[in-house]
Amino acid sequence: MKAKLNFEHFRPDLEDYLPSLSVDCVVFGYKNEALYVLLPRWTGSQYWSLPGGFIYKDEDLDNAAARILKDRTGLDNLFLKQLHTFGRTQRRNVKELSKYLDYFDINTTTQKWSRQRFISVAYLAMVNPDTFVPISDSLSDACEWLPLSELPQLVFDHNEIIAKAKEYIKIQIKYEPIGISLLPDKFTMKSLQKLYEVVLERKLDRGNFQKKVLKLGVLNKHEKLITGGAYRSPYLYSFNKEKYQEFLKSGIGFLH
Amino acid sequence: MKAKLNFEHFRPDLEDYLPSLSVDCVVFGYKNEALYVLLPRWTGSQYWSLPGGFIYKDEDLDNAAARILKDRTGLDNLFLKQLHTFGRTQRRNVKELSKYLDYFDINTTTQKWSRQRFISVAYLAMVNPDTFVPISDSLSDACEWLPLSELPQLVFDHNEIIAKAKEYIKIQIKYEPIGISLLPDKFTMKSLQKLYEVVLERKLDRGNFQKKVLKLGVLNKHEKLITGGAYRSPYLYSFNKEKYQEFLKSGIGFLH
DNA sequence: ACAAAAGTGTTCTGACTACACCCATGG
DNA sequence: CCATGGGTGTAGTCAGAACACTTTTGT
Repeated sequence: MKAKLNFEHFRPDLEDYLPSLSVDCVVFGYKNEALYVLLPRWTGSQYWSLPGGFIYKDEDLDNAAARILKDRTGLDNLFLKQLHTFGRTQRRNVKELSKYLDYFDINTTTQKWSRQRFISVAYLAMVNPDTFVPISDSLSDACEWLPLSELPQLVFDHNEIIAKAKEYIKIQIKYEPIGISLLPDKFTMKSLQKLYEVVLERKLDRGNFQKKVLKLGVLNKHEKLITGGAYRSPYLYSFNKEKYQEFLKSGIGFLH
Repeated sequence: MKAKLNFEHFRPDLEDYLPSLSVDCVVFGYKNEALYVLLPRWTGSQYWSLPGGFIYKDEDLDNAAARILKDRTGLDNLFLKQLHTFGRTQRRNVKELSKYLDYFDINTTTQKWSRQRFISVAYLAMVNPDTFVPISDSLSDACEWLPLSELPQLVFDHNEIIAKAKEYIKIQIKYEPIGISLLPDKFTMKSLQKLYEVVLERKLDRGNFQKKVLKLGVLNKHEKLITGGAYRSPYLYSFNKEKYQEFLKSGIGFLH
């Protein structure tokens, strides 16, 4: 007797979905001075994948991405940015898919659906991992933050998708203080700098970074943090949402 | 008796295509000191649209874009860049589509196919309009360069797609001398500057522009152009492909 | 000679870099 | 009072902006 996998739990009817089309979400988190990616693991396997899903026939693409992310990880209300659409014919490795599907008691309709060729629209989101607990759905028996720098081999072309996302934020961080989503509400200047160093993959000058960021005028200064360390305690900062929006609209970059 | 429209000419069998998915191409051209967009007009109508088409089930997405562009406009060997995927449920105006389809003698299969909801992957290309003659296919009775600044209302969300493309090159031109595809092989510094002014929608200082571009070291200097004008004749320049590639790889921008 | 446009030079400003210096805190 | 790290100042450098000056060429 094969294992049971409840494909239908979040798929009331495969007929309700657009065929050949899927959505995959890259969610970056920042903790322990490193970037992490939120990844579900296929139930009963060692296959990690991006949280993905399908688009309802009467559903806007952007909404589908938000719904899928919520269904599969519990994450809600994130700012999702469309990244790229991946459409190589061979982007899905059918062998590993077969190996996986054969392991379960899945009806032929679902089998056929799963073996389709899919073109996948990738979305990107960023979140502070401390603000929520990842929830795995019926398709995954785990949903975890894996470190970007030492990812395992993921299914299909998902490593490629993540590489694209990494490249994207490396450029984007120069135009918007990405920390607004990745860091806690209040943070020290050092932690913001460290985030930039991790994303840009290079060291930044401490003094210059501080001055440059403060001159943008998008930060609020708060009380000092008591660290208990044998040194001057740092101030805490938070993003001023209004000023931040103005800055974004201006289109001016920083850190060229 | 309804008019005949040969939908099947470039669609050997609708079954060979992925359903619900389409590709639309934005092709920019530069002439008369302005940007133009290459647009076919639906046969027997006043509906202008982007050159678009469908994806074969066994065809890579990027290849589909290139094939579609060639089939529909005759343009070949262009560098196509994926831009964005448009997926609003209401992005296609069904009313105008019906009005159009009813005009022709189209079988019900094709009718049904055409009325599907489509998610469209948009691609972008740039070309010098003097280097080729647009060819209209069986679906269009014209294929013309229309000026970007005074486009008519196009079908579906095609104006929106073009707006996105315009925005994209406005940013991109700061990182790569886009002129390499839009201008003739040999061009004057003034014409290159004009191109930049048109794309960026602002005036640039003549002296500074010249110095900055030359300092990049991606141009070859040629003989002088004899204009017959009552003034000093300008030099002609061309892009040095090798140096240009190096510059692109460096990731350094210019004109911030 | 003059007009028009190409080509080049000069100055000023402002941003970024590198590094130094002082301040606060706890051991 | 010293080690540690936060916060700020300063000098040098470089790139861009504004604009002036010179050169070429046909009328």
